[in-house]
Amino acid sequence: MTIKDIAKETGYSLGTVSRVLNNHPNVSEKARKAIMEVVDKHGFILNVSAKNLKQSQSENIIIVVKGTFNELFPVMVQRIQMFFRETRYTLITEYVDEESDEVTRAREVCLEKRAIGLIVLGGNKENFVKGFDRIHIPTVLVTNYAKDWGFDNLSSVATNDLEGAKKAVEYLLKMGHRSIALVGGTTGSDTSDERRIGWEEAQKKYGLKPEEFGPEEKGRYSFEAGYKAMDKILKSGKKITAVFALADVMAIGAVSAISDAGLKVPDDISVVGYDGIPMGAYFCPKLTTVKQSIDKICDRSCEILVDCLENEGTSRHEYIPFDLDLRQSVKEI
Amino acid sequence: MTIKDIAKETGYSLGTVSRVLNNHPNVSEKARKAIMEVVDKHGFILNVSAKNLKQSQSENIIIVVKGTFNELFPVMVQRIQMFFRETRYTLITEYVDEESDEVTRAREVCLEKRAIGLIVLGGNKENFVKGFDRIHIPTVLVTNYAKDWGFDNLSSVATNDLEGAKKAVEYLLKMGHRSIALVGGTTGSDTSDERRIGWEEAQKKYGLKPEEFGPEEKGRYSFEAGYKAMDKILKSGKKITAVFALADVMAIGAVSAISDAGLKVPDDISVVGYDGIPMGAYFCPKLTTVKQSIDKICDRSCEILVDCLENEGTSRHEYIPFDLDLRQSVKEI
DNA sequence: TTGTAGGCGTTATCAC
DNA sequence: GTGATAACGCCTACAA
Repeated sequence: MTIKDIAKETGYSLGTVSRVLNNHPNVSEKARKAIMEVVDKHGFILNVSAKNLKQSQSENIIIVVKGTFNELFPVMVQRIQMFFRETRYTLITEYVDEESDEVTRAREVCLEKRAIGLIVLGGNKENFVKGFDRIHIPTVLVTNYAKDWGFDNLSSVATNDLEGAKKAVEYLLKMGHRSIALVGGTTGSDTSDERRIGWEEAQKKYGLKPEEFGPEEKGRYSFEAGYKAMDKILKSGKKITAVFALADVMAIGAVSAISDAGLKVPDDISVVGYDGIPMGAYFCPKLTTVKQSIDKICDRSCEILVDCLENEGTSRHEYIPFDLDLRQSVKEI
Repeated sequence: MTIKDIAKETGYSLGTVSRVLNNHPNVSEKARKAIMEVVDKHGFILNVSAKNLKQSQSENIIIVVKGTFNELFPVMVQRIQMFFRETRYTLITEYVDEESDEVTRAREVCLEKRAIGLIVLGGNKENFVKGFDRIHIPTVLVTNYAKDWGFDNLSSVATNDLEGAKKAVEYLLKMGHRSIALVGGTTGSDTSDERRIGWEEAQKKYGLKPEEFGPEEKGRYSFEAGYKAMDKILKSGKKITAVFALADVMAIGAVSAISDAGLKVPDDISVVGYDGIPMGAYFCPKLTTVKQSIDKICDRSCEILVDCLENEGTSRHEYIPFDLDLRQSVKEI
């Protein structure tokens, strides 16, 4: 079943059928009705391949997800998919490893799928600076702030990670803590770098000197890494009263390690996380955390992309507000 | 850049270039080399639209996800995407609401995208029986067992939910519990029906009569619903010593409610979950649960689909083994 | 307002 | 082993 068949059946020509199907003007109401009737009757669907071929472009949007360990990403991908559900765009997801160059891969996939838009989850500046000048379609970087990276087809939507972390650590300081361990972060991740700086700045602001900062233990964002990092700190014998974890999943892992060591949260050690995953509110103790508005971040990202695609909107860079969610895992001392 | 350009530049004809690009026989090694060289030099990529148009079929595989509340699904979708990453197939994800007819929607999307394969996460029998006879491409239903549904283009991969639940509840009974509440389940979900039956059968096996079964409280698979359901049971005043939650997220919600009620797990109430989400191992107390092999379920599903697609494999129905993961949330009484 | 025809990039069927 | 050539289904000038 092709538009030719529809044409034959309605008595109209190919051109008219095509115009109707694409909502073009200059079609009589009568023709439109007659044609749509037959289209509906047969459940006819346009052949996208033929259309794309003719127009030499697709309606594909690529989502590149960097790193499969971040537990937030699957939910974000889902949210983005939901956003585009009723649109004419087709979303194609591509996962790249933590260590690979997401920009180079993104370019390949965009070329291959002849994409018209790109969304990147979890990219880092280095790769963008190196290779993004070869990507020319509207792009939104989610979870990073790319204002100063110098690309005018690149937008970004993120939480202000530095401020979020700073606020969290300031809260711990306000509650009397002066030995605040840092758990988490991988080299090459801008996000964790920012959060780490927030941790530093808060301590400085409260008059601590770098040598007085709490111990640090790196790790990727996972329960297991949080557990291990905390375990290491505990076994090091360094005295701490609080922990700032760069992700909720790490915070939960850390609490688990503290608990296994026979200590209690928040009585012996206070813990603050980052992200605001739903689970945190049901954890025991309920996790105090920096809550990112994941849904809003995703929605804004999509809105901006659509605007760039359809209204020739210019690229934008936005911070989405966060909340410090005070719950039960911090004690005043 | 089209194959025409490649032809011109190499001096060979369109046909030869096409043959090289598609690994067809009857091409001299010399021609193959010369052509590939130019292809690589320009980073030429075949126009999939043209190819699909000509062959009047795509290489699209649709994943239909039913219900956006199941926290397992995003991870499963990701796993499936990873499986197909380096293949020629393009995955397209479609989310449908809990209440809608996933089969009808699946059919629409398959038609629209001219898909050659279909994967359904979380469908239920009723809709399949009603509408699946209109879908003719190889399909794999994940998380349900569809052997007796009578479709020969439908495969399925699942955990034996009845047995899993039964084993979990038997364990509670073995530990001395005789009043075991059931938390969770939505009407119309085959999966939760099966798990519920397992709960019943185990109790029967231990000589309990239906009127002696613990209280039940329905709810969808979420932290919040688990919390609310547990809260309701607690407030009902019914005496229970254990809870079987139909999903780990509900179990965690339930523990949270128990904890908020001033009770302790497992000292006052024992809890068993279902699923084996990573989080369970880091929860306090560590959650005893029926661990499904999510990764294996996904991988087998993909393997079966590929086999049906490429080797004309026949449809199959498989149960993937589960494990009862004994941790800390159950006490012997 | 409607019809006609050319071409988008590829594959497949011939003939050579 | 290779080269022409005719589709595949659609869109879009352009003509009527």
